[in-house]
Amino acid sequence: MMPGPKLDRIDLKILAKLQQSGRITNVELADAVGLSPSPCLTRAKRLEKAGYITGYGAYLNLHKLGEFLTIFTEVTLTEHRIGDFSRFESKIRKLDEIVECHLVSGGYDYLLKFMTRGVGHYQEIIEGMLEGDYGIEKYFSYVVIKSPFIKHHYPIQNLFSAKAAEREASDRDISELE
Amino acid sequence: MMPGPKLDRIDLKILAKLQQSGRITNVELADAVGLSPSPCLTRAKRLEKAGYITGYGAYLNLHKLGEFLTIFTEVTLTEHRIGDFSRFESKIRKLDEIVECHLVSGGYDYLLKFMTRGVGHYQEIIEGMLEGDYGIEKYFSYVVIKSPFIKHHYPIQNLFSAKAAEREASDRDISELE
DNA sequence: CAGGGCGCGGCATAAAATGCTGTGCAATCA
DNA sequence: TGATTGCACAGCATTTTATGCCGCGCCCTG
Repeated sequence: MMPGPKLDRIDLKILAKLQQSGRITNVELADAVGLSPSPCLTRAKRLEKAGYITGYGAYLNLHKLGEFLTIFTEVTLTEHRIGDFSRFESKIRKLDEIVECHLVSGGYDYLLKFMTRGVGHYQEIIEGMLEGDYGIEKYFSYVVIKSPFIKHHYPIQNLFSAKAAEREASDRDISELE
Repeated sequence: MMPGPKLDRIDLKILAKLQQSGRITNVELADAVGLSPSPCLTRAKRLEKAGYITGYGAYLNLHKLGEFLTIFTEVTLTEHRIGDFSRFESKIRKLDEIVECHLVSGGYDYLLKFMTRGVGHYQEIIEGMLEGDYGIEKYFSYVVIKSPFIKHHYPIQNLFSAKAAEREASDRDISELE
């Protein structure tokens, strides 16, 4: 999980490209980053093995599959001992409808993201959680009316510029990056 | 955006498989869903064209690329006329570091997800937003300490069972689904 | 029961993935 | 400063995959 220092500019371009075009052909990827297919594939495989790429996926338009309701839920635990957090986490991990779990600092403990078929479905899950031994003191739900955008591409180009600023002197052809 | 009624069980299996293995080979995909490669590819292409699949991407381990700080921000607008929402949305859409935007019902208006290099970086962006004409009355930030899990696979298998319940009578070989 | 349409599997061709080899550049050391 | 070593690249050959075409069987309809 250490920040790996072994990535050069080409590696970052590969990651950025794959992030937004996961099913791109290696030939096209090689062309996009300015390499021939062979070393490009070698690098991509190395990035996968080294854990920089954790997987690939298709983005689905869930609303075409049926009614979907996204809900964010703030959760406060009753107790805050070491085991209380891990117990809560391992329990909710098993619930398919909870697709994100974040431990936050602030007015509550966890922020959860639910993907459900509707409020009834959500209510069923919540009731199961309250009856189960999750250690929940209270919760608050925010129903998503609409999601104007969800970007699947994280801004790693901002890492470029950050790193670039650090080693500005030794590296002068930044401009080709983007 | 209408829920499309033209999907059979095989289509759903293709979607589910691609969702969790976006770079799978068509040959493997065909084998996984029980088709030969030709019709499998035809279906996959059709699902893409019909908009059920909106894209493909690689999932990156951002923490190996450098320090990243995720922050959820609750935003309340000063005014709530029709144009105020769209103006806010179009402005924040241009900020790379805001990767999700949700309009919610409840105590505030928007829930935003930031991916930043740190609190300083976040503060810069927030200050830019407050100085710009975004129409923000107030905001509250929740710094993510850790994210125990983020699932990239949405529970479309729950759609299976939902749909299955609806048309239980006319469709008896549900068991092969999973 | 006959006709028509749709979707399947199989086959052939084009494209891509993948492994191997030789070469050039750069850093290292004498 | 010049020789050596190592690394990463491009090019090529082979295997695998993608993709379009064709004929067959099933189901729906008349």
